[in-house]
Amino acid sequence: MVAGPLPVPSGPGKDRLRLWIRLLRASRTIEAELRERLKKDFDTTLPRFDVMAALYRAPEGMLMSDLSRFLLVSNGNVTGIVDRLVSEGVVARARRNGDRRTSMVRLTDEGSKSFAAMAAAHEGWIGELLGKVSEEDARRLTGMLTSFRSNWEGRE
Amino acid sequence: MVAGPLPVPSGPGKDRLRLWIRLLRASRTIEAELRERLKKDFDTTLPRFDVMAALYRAPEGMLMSDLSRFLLVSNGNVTGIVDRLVSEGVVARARRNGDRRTSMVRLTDEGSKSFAAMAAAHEGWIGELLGKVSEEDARRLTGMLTSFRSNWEGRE
DNA sequence: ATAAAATATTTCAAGCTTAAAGTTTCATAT
DNA sequence: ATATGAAACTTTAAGCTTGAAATATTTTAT
Repeated sequence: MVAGPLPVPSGPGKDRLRLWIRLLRASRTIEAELRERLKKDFDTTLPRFDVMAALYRAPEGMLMSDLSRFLLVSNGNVTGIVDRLVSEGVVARARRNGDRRTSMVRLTDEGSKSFAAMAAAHEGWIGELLGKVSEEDARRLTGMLTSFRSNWEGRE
Repeated sequence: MVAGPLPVPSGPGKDRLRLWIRLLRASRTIEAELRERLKKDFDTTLPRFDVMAALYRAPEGMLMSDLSRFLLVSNGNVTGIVDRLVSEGVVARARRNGDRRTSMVRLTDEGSKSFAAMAAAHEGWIGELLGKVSEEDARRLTGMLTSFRSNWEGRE
C-alpha cells in the first residue's frame, strides 16, 4: 500500500496504482509531521485537532453522528475522542430538549481560544510542508482530487 | 484536518491548506474502502497487506528496521504486525549468521501465493476507485506529488 | 395504544499506532 | 580485555480505530 521508492511495474492501469501509492505516502508523511508538531507544541493529537477543527466551524454545535460523518471515522471512535476533550475542558456536551438520544457537542470558550492558536500554527506548517507546490499547482491538484471523488464516494 | 465540504476561507497560502485537506480526505476515503474490501474478501487488514506487499518485492527478505523505514511506521508497530503474520503462517523470521540482533523477515510460499491474489484484486480496486482520473492526469498528479516531497522529507 | 422498526449513541473486543524505556548484541576505544 | 556507546529489536502504556453488539429514545405501522 505504501509502496515507496521502488517502481510499480508498467502496464495498463498502473498509472493509477502509482498515483495511489504517491498519494498515500504523501499524506502519511505529512500526517506524521503534523502529529509530531501538535504533540510537541500543543500537547495534543491529530484526532483531537480534527474534532476541534470541525466544531470550530460549527458554533451552534454538532451531533456525534455529524462529527462521525464529517470526519470519516466511526461512531464509537468519536465517542472516545470527545470524552477526552470533555475531560480536558475544551469541549462540552449540551443536552437537547427535542431528542433525548442526542446532545449537541461544541467547543467551550477555552476550547475555542485554544483551537484558534493551533489553527494558526497548523496553517503555517502546511504552508511550509507544501511549500514546493506553487499556489497554481495547488489549485489544479485540488481540482483533480475533487473531481475523482465524485465517482464513487458517498454512494451508500 | 479532514475539513470537508465547507470551504476554507480565502487568503494567502489558503490554496495549500485546501490542497492538504483534499489530499487527506481522498486518501482516507480510499483507505477506508480498501480496508473494508480486504476484510471482506481476504479476511485481512491494511497494515498486514502493507507488510506483505513490501516483502513480496524483496524475495531475499527485509530487516525489521527496513520494514519500519519503508512503511513509514514505528519499530514497535512492525513487531506486532509481523508477529501476527508469523502466527498466520504467511511470514517467517530467519535467524542470520552474521548479526544475532537481526533476523530476515520474508514471505512463506503460502504467504507469497496469498499475497499475489490480494495484489491482483487490489490493483483492480484502485483502478475502479480512481477510475475518474485519466491515465494522463494520474501521471501528472504523481509527478506533482513526487516533486513536493523532496522539499523536506527525509531530512533527519 | 402498542408493537415493530428506525435512529443516535455508547460499549466492547481486537487490533493498530506511537513514543519511550528496556534488552540483547555488536562495534569501538582505550 | 574491557568498558563505552551504538544499533536492532521488543516491550509497555496510552491512545486511536473499527465493526459489532447493546442501550435508549423516537418514529411508524397497525
